[in-house]
Amino acid sequence: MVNKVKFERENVIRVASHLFWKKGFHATSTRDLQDAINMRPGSIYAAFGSKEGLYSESLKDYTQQMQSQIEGFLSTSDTLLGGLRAFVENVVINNKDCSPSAICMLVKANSEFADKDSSLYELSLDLSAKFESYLTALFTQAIEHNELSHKVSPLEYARFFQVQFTGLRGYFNRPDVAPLAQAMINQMFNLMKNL
Amino acid sequence: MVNKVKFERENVIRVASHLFWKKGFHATSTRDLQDAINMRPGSIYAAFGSKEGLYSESLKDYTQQMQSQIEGFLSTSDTLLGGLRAFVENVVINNKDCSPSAICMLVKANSEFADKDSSLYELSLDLSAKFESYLTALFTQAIEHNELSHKVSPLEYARFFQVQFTGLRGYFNRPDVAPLAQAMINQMFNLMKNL
DNA sequence: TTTGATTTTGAGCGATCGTTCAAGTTAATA
DNA sequence: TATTAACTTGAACGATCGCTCAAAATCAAA
Repeated sequence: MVNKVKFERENVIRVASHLFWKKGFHATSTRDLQDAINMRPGSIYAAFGSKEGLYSESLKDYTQQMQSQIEGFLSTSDTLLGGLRAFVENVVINNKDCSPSAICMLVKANSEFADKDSSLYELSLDLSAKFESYLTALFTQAIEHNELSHKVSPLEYARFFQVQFTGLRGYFNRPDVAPLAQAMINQMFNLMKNL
Repeated sequence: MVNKVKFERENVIRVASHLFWKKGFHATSTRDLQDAINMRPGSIYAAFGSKEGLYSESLKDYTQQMQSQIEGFLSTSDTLLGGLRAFVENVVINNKDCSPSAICMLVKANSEFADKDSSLYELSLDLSAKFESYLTALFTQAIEHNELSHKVSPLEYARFFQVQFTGLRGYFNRPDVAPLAQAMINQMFNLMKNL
């Protein structure tokens, strides 16, 4: 049963990812991880090599999950912008309970690993760059479909999206401002259409 | 010499603040702090009570410093918006060398303390709210001086500023995109004027 | 110069950290 | 059923953590 092993590995990574996302790398102990994923140290180290190794797999899985989520919203939406908007609304507004943090795990990772030579810092840069490429491809399509102006490049849209999205998620990590979320998402997409 | 004691205390807090800002709370050990501020454990604990106590003082000092910086730019600028812009440019563009991180220490704090009952999490919320009030007061003046439209409330401008500023700082924590900073700051202020 | 209050020192405490590995368990093959 | 290779277990290692406190150093007042 090759698939069964893979499934359980992915499941373990997903649980670890949520814990790392919530608490951060340094505040998550290997004992925390043992309890969360129900594995003993020997098994964890046989499977992932180190705490860093497990975090690395977790961060990769996080970005993949995020892209899968976007794909899901795109497939049930008439327009690319509608799908993107549904994704943003889901992350910022609806996900309060099941999501460990409003803040993107990539942003957390990028801010947590101050040492620029750290391999986890470099991983966070690499995954961020790849996500920007993914967004750029999406906006290329959106422009081709005349959902957005030809006068702004796909990359500029991608950068704008990232800045707005990161800013909003940071702002709505504060619990008290939640009622404002929808209005500010509307503002974000209105601004993007009129860039 | 009452003042001398106070000066050294503030100096110590400033150094600690830079270390905490760079590495985060959990990744900064008390040994790191001892070396950085040149104090032995007994003195540190006599002065600040705990690692949390020193962090708390550091975070308060950080926000105060940020507001002082804004005041400085405002005092050498003809307009409020010009002062704010100079401040943003300084943080995002010029501060690469002397600043421990592009990302705001308040945002880092807010994202690092996942436990909502943590006193440091609550402190980060409290200081963020106070900074928003400070910005709101600034934008109230800017509207009165006809630098911005009366049709948008000062609080809305403050929120917009915070989201943009946080988003930009997160984006420019990546080293490779630095050349784009000025253009994106221009965009931010153009968008704000046309809200 | 002596006194006494205050501050500084750093060895070292118990707890917890990331990690290892010998021993035990499991499951497929012969 | 016996064999064997792969996986799991958890006690325990050395390092480091946040922090304490008795002893030494400091300095203003007497």
